[in-house]
Amino acid sequence: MASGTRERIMDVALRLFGEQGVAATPVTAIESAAGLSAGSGSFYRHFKDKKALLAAVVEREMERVRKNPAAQISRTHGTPAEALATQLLADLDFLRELKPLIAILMWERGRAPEVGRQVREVMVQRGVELGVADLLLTTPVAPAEEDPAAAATVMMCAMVGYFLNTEYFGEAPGDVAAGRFTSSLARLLVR
Amino acid sequence: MASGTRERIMDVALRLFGEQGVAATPVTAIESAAGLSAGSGSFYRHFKDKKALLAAVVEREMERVRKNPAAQISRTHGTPAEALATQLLADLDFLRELKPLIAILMWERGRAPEVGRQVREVMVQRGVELGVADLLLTTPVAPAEEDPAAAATVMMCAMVGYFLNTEYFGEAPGDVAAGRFTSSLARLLVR
DNA sequence: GTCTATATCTCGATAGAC
DNA sequence: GTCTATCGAGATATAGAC
Repeated sequence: MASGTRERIMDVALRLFGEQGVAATPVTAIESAAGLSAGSGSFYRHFKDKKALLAAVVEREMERVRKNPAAQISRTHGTPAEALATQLLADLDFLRELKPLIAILMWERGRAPEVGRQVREVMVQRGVELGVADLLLTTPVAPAEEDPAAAATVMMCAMVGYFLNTEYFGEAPGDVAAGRFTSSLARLLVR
Repeated sequence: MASGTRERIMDVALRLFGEQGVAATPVTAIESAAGLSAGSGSFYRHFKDKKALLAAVVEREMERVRKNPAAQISRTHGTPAEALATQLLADLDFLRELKPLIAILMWERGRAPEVGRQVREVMVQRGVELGVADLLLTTPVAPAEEDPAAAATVMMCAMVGYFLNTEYFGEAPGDVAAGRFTSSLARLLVR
């Protein structure tokens, strides 16, 4: 159990940073939540300071997401619209995996620009940014849209907008569930 | 010039709160930016405390947006898709007007729930949330989409996603400009 | 590795002179 | 209305015993 403490600190820090931001999370609260005595400097036996903890947490989370095997391009069943809808649903799950990182990014935007860069990096790696756009652009059914690149942007923005709305600003707009949302979006895009 | 100071304080507070958040903006920084001596309590001759300043800033901004005459439903020129695109472009401008408020909302989400309520209130008043959805649902051209409510959600999410991407997370995804974005979105929706 | 204790700093807020 | 000066709370980080 010796250095399981370091992992526990990172676990609670990820949660607290995402919930209330780095600046608003005192080291004492992290110690407390990790089962250490609040106010004891025990935290500092594991991390140089709070900045180092943030960097370690972001790095560990990026690594976890990178290695996660899910979200390969799914076998396309049914109509092209259905296949795209399935893929989009999987991408929403991927965004949910990124939620703690994205939350930290939203808090630290401006104060820690490198966090933003890292989040973009992992998103690109996992293909949400361009892979899905490619899927749309190379789908067997011609989109019948005169500006496919703009349509791809619409798709990405709709996905990000839906994700942020549901995860950060309360319920889904119009109470539209995820499956219904992705189906509708897919139909609009490939028809 | 006597109490122009109060206005100057609110001006700089709106900017600083939006840029770095309320908690991360010391009263001393506000005093400094407002031309007062940092560390002097001069701020407190104008506001009871920082919380009162936040409330006053949000209230003044809401009032300003409410009274702004723009963004009436525009006369519909051209095809229904073009009319909708025009309306969406105007709505993007409206979101830009709200930018400082939305920035504060993103920072204070969780710590100041009433800010979220107020932002939603002014958005509903100005019809972005439901008015535009109505525009879509009642547009002369039947959307040919089997689930119009879901399509309206897609529209709203795409708008919010585009706005947040461009204003908060750097450049527009795919370098698609606003007019091109709203045109593509409108074509997808009403065709 | 964790604890108690503490030095140091920053920030919010007040007192009182001008 | 603005200033200098300061108090007190809460946070970062360190020292040293166990």
